[in-house]
Amino acid sequence: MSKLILEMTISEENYLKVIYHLSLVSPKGINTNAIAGMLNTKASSVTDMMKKLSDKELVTYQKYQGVTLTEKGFHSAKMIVRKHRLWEVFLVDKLNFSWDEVHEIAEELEHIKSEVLINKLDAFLDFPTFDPHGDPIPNADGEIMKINKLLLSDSELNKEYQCVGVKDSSSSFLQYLDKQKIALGSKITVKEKESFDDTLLVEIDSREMTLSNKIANNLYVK
Amino acid sequence: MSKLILEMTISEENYLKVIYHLSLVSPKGINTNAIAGMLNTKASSVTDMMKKLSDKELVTYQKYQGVTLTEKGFHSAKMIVRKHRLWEVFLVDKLNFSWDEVHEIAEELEHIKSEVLINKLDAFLDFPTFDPHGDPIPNADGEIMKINKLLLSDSELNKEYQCVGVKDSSSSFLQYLDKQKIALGSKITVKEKESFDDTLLVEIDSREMTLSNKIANNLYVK
DNA sequence: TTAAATTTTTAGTTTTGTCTAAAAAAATAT
DNA sequence: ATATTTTTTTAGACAAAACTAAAAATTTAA
Repeated sequence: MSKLILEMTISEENYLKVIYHLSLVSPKGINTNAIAGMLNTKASSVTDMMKKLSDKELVTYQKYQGVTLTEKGFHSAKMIVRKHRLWEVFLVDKLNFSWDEVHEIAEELEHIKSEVLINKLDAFLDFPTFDPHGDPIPNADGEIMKINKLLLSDSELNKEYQCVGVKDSSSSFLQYLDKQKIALGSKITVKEKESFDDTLLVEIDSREMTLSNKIANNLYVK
Repeated sequence: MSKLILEMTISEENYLKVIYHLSLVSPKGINTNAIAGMLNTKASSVTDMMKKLSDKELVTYQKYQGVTLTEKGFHSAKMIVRKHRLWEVFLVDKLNFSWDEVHEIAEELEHIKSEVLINKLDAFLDFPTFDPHGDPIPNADGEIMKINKLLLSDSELNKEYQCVGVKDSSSSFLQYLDKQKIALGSKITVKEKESFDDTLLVEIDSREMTLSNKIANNLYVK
């Protein structure tokens, strides 16, 4: 893997990151409309940018065939994600932000260029492997720790799980979890599942409560 | 003072900061060439930008007459300087960067927009009043602590001073000081001044050494 | 106090990243 | 299998921030 640091604009980095996230969900070519949707831009703008990223060998792009990351693009994208998630840890652990306030600020901080900076930040934070939302933080080599998480909605009845992440990390969902005192690390057991609407009766840290299907579909447990 | 947060581009912020620094040295109107020199750009580009900043009421600008900061522009500039210097403290005190490595990274970090972020960072750092180079950090209201510092070259013979800052903060100068074990807080007494070339014989923290006029002209003491 | 030199501004381009509208290709439906 | 719909790309424009070259204003010098 080339250690070359590429000069990328903020815009290029944002495209790369979105392609990375989309490619984790659908491993085939990513279409321009999907990218445009994530970036609040237009498909025509995406086409322009794909030509540029293709020239830089960060993606492979053929008209009408969608786009995939090259090895180089994949690595670069992981480094951006690494920065984003490390800054989120900093904001929550050191500056006492709550987990629903950090995303936007990290969106800016992730574009600060120094590699030394991010490695020193990593050390300062004691090399965390997960961010405040339970998402894994790539290490300096781009390696990502995997855990066998599943959605609460797919969990077995009467088996104790631990809450390890969120799928939806919108502040409204995160604030809902705060209000219900559900946090990463909470112990969760599904006692009953209502077959009509998939509402769950659960025990969370010894408190009984009901959770809607929408909640269960956005909470990861292991 | 309006609390309005202005949307400024990075470029606009950089111009504003340069005008601020220049206006501290020469209190009359700042000319376009001086600004261009500091930003490695051309006078014609400066003219264009002055029109933009003038429209936003951050500077008062009249063709051929130079430019001055408005109250609003002055406050905005101080907030950028505040961010720059707080990030420098963070980099040195928390991430163990040395004082000659932080300027460029802080040049990027100073453009991160969140006001909450900078105030939380300020608290995390225990509300420092000076940055690693001895420059004062404006507080959240823009107030700046003043100290009666003078250049070592203007100090009196046989009087003990304390090193409190640098005028030149280039990494070559800072590295020279590191090599000579001269740091902020060092005690300095000028024992003799060579009239031919203004070289100084000094005692620094109980060690005798000679310092050239160029060094003495860039070291602040009090 | 004119003339020469310097500084500053204007006019016209360029690059980056975006947009709209229209054309082309691919996917879907009858 | 062809027609319709959807997706994607092209073409042409625009705004921001820069540049170069030329014009205008100011300053300096004779």
